Amino acid sequence: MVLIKLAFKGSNVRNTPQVRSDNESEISSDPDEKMIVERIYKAVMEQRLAPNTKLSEASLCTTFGVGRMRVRRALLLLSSQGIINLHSNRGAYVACPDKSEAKDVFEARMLFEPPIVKLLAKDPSNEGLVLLSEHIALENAAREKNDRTEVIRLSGEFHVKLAQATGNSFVLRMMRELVTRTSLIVGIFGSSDNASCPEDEHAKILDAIKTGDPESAVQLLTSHLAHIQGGLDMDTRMQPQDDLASILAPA
Amino acid sequence: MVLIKLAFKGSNVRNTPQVRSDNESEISSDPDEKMIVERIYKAVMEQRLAPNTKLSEASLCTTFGVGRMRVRRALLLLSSQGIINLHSNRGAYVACPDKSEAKDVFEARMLFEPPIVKLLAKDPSNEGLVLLSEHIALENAAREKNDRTEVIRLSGEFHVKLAQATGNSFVLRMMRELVTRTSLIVGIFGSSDNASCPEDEHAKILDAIKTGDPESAVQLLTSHLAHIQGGLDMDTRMQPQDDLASILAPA
DNA sequence: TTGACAAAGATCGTTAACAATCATGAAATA
DNA sequence: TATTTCATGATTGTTAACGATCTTTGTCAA
Repeated sequence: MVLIKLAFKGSNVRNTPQVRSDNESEISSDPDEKMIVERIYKAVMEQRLAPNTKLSEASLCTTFGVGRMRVRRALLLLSSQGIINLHSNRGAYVACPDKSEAKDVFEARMLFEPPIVKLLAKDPSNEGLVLLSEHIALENAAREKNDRTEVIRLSGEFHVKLAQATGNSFVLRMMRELVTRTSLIVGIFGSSDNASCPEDEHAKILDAIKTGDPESAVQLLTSHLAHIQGGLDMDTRMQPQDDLASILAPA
Repeated sequence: MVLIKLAFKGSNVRNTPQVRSDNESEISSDPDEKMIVERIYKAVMEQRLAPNTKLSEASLCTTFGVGRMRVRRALLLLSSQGIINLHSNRGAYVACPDKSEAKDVFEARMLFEPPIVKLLAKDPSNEGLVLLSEHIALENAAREKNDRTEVIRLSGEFHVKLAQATGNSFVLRMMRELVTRTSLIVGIFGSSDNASCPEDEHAKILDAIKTGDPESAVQLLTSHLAHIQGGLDMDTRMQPQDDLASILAPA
């Protein structure tokens, strides 16, 4: 499979001439690199990769079937997003936020998310809101199927899509970072699945937005965040799982 | 010079044992890389490096006296922060935000900065506020000396220190990104020095915070941001300067 | 003169080998 | 037996050479 890819890339046909599309405001234009980053990012988001898990270059090379350089660049990108930590001459480890960082993340979300929902509630005709309704349907479906990782992922993604509905790329980018870090923190300090089952809080928030009630929306959001934060057990930390990366198999 | 450095690094004395200090929540633990990123970052912030300026690997290698690998990693980090854009097989260019991005940045700042100053105004005893007073003194000094680049840098850094005063690392990180992008935008669309001379608006904002008047502080801040945005000329763009990088000389 | 085409040069992407560092475990000593 | 020391193996950091792609320049023909 990999060989096919490389053959395509090395062939003389210019099927994908990588035309200079400056609109691509993406981090990396390389599909391989992006894929590696996405896979690890997703595994962290879904709490399948526990904090402090070591990501050795060799294992990543074999699992992804790419050279060391790609893996190295992907790790650097992940570290710049705070998803992993690079230790000199010691390797890459999944980030493990401490209590102080956890406090900062929730404080930042308490500060930044209210303006977002307030803005959305002031324009309930926003077309991005239909995506949120669909999203909540997905959440319910995953919850009924007891698909734990999917519930966790969708639960965080709701807030990302909330930011996405503003149509502002920077708002989206920042909410992504905050949600990712929140996911890590819930993975570390989360007592059982308490924090990952917000019942129908998301639906309530969306309803308040759609009915054009900013105050209620903000109120529901803040209590939702407080609920998540309150569900954390700040004293017992999860162990760093040490298995190899068969976790990163499918898309 | 380079050889001396390498000799130090390769020597057997463990003068800097690079002890695993996990508190270092920094992007890169490598001093060289950090230095390169900082130098380019600063040059962009001070608008000495114009948008669309090409940053070839070779020139950066010679100016910084490091190998190609370090330069490559630094460029990747800068691109992940949106400061430069990497084009496949074509090199690295200083980012050049368009009108749409400019709109998004100011919209995001209008959304996120008010909660910050509101928070600060609710606790005027905050010790971080003394740094802001000192900062305004620096701004005035630089303005009297007609030190253009310094004025630009300090003008942006005021908002960063505003975020820093919250003591929240994520708030700081996000404001850094927004201010950096703002600096780029002002460099592109800024008509003359209109946007970089906020008179004493910063001082007024700080006063409102210190007197514990959140409403006034927010009001002053929003009008300040609107003032900057209004000073932009969205139709005439700066040319990409094409000189080599003697711009990156001193610290 | 202008346009297209081709070759040369420059720049970036990739790979593989080497060097340096860290982790592991055995052996020796107290 | 516990502890230290040292040697071995594994992993990361670095370099240099090679290959691919793009840009530029020069030539030829219309």
